[in-house]
Amino acid sequence: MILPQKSIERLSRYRRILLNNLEKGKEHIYSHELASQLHFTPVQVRRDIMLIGYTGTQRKGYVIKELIDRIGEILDGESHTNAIIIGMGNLGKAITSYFNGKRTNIEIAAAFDTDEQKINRVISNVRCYHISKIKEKMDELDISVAIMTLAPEAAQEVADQLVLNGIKGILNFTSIPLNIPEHIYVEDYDMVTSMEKVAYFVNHNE
Amino acid sequence: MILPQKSIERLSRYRRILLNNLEKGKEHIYSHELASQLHFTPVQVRRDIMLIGYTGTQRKGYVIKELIDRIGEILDGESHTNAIIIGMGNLGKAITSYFNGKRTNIEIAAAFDTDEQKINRVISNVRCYHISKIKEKMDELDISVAIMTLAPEAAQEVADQLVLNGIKGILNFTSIPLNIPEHIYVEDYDMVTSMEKVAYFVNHNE
DNA sequence: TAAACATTGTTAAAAATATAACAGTGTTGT
DNA sequence: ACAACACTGTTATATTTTTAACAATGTTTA
Repeated sequence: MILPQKSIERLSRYRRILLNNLEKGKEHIYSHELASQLHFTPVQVRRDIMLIGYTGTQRKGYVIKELIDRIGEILDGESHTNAIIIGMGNLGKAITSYFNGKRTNIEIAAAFDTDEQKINRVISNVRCYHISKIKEKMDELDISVAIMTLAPEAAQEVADQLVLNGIKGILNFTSIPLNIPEHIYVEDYDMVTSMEKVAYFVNHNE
Repeated sequence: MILPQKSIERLSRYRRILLNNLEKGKEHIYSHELASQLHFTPVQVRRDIMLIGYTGTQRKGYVIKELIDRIGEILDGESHTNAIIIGMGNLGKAITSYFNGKRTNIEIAAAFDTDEQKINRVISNVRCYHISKIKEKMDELDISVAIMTLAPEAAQEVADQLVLNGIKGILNFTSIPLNIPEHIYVEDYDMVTSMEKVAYFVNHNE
């Protein structure tokens, strides 16, 4: 099934909200409830849910439990994804601890750094190795995704290694864009850009 | 001037790359160079630059210095934006240190936390106050944007306070969506969603 | 100097995404 | 039982965003 990128993103958001509501003991949810909690529109919600072939019950909305499962089938598929995080500074730590406890089928299986202080320590439940161990660990742990949270100076060099060892996807928090072959999926996130965007729209609305 | 949201984001990225190239002593840059460094297309670059009314020199590309200035006029306008960061955990620290040294017209002017250990300390060049001081500091420092990097449990409560004190924009890294009046610009970023997206496309391409 | 070239700038077309409109349908209330 | 209702599901339309096509033009080269 081919789903729009944007729908994929929203599905992930839906799931989080749904889990949240489930915890609170809620069993059903209307499209407009989901929408308002996420600042989407109800139509958009219904459309996305249509696209994944789930159908709710009339007048009662969607069965939260079922919808979570259906989203899981789409987003997670069969596969459990093993990731590594490269650079265990503040951002690296933030992300790993962020993932702990979140019920996803993605696991951060190892971390890498160059700081001797961190090597072989377990930080946020993830063991940290020296960056020279990347190849070894990637093979051992069947890693497909890397999260780059290291200093920009070293980023390209590490990226090259990852590519060499068969990485399939990269989530890049480094401020510089990486030079990576086409067939590898790269998602860049740049905090400064987010910030500048907020500032722009704040200063341009009246 | 009304610019597409997407163009705004890209302009921010261009500027970063341009600064980068300027540092290296480069004076001119072609649309295709900019594009390849960012994984955009040359046409897109040219179109964005057209939209902001800058025009390059034929056969030599764009004058980096001039283009940076023009982007600055668009993105920054007159205004210097003062921001606060709420929650000085790993993510809060990562973001503040990320901003230091980046030449933007956005300044993180204060941080807030509840941890007594952090109160009144200067972390990444930003002084940290107890969260009860928000109102006081917002007035004093003329704050328009808040970055939320605190635990989700407390997020809504703090958000309400920010709204009450006239915040204009929020960059929300909390995993829960905030209930905020329409007229305030909110940008949500969710790391788990980014991660799930990468995993999805990694597991679905062949 | 003139032809070939490489690049920008711009308009037009295509693709992706979001919104609207409304039909279908179980549920509730009378 | 039947009418009014409040939802979902889906098709159609509109908007936004990207991509393509190509005209315009200064630069280089022969």
